[in-house]
Amino acid sequence: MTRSKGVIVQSERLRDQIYKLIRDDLRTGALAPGERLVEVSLAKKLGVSRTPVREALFQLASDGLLAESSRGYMLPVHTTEEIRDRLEIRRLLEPEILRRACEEASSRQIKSLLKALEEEKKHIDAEDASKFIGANANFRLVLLSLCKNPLLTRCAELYDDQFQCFRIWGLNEPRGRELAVGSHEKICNAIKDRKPAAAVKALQQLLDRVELMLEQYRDSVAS
Amino acid sequence: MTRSKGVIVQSERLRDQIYKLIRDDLRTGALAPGERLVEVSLAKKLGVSRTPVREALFQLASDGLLAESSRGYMLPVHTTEEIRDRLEIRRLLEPEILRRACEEASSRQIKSLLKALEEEKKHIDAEDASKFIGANANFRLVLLSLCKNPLLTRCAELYDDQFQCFRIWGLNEPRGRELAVGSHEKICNAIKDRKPAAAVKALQQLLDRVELMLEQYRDSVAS
DNA sequence: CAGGTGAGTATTGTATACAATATCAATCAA
DNA sequence: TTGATTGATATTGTATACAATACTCACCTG
Repeated sequence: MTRSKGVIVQSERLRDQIYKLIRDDLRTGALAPGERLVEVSLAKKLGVSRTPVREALFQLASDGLLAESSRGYMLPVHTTEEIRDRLEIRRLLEPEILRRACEEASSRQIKSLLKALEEEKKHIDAEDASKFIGANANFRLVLLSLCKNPLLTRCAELYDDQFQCFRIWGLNEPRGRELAVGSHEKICNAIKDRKPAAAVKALQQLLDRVELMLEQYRDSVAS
Repeated sequence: MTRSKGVIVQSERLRDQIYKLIRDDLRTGALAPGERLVEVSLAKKLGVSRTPVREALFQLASDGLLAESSRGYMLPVHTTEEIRDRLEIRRLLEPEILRRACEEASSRQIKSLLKALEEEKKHIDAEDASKFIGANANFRLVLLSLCKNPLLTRCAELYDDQFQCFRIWGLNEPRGRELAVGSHEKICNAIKDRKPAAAVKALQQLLDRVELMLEQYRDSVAS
């Protein structure tokens, strides 16, 4: 049992490591929408057997992060309707997280949120889009973890990640990045000042703008 | 490959069938909180190999419906805090489903909702608690499916089912059943009359009452 | 040239074998 | 009697083998 890289160790269950690995790749845009994920290829690349790979893929699919094709899994390419459904769930969950964040976030957590925002700003003009996308993913991760209901955090992360195929499309354009960073800035400030109403308002404006972009997305996918 | 009963067929993927089978058992209370689920035993009982059983259990666990112990899976026995977390998520999702149900539900769907309610009423005094619990599970399933966002339905079902260990405790007492049926009746009527505000109010009252019962639950678990 | 047909191939679904490890019980010493 | 130690056992984690199936593409026929 030879392992190619140091990424895979034996101490943790292989399937969990592989799950995290792939999910991270999804978040940072290392995998492109529409791409196929094949058990054997992945197993070979990671130097493990099919079994743990299979289980990791299976979990990702049941999390809604991979689409099941007639033959294996692929990165989903959602329709506008599917994205709208996800957006609706985000509208239910994320405002509550922000409200609670304003109450519950420690100053240490807020500091790391601001740091994540800075990191995002730093890469806003990077010619390598994946840099920004990675920083953006990290910011959202920190943001959603600010409430003390771990279940709510996990749930919101899920639907946030299910957004990825649309997000990658949106963040490729400078306009999309500016929208993201601008909104994140407002949200950060509101949380820093412990102003739940302001935070929620900024979030809702962001989601409204995102929803408007769906029309353009529809056209671009149709082509 | 001999199969014991006619429950398992070959046309559908075994793991999916097993998943549904166990999830149904969870919903109807056929499995008791704290009970262990062992791969080999299940596999033997169903007449299949460990692999599909394993994958089904794995998915149930990642859905939060089974707890992972140091050695396999078991039915979760949640603490009051964990239940409160789940309740909070239900408070975010389910009101929206009811609102949308008032707009979107077809008269056919409403009819089947009323039928599910009647079924629940019928078993309210059954000495066999599982009859009522089954009818109750069915009612909730129908109710949550009344909105046209399938993702939202699925998500709500999940957190609703994660409630099971507390629900079974609550529905054993006549008081709990009366609360459930009474609330369901109000909700049904509101939906029938297309009155979203009334439906949401009835639901919130139910959830408030449930939250109050948590204290008693804590004591009963502690003993 | 269009369209169907079939063999070959790629890929998943299930079964089983083997390895690793946590749990349990019995034994022994203090 | 109690606590630690250790061996047996139960159970999962991973690897691999085999079966089933859907896809590809070349070939043949009209």
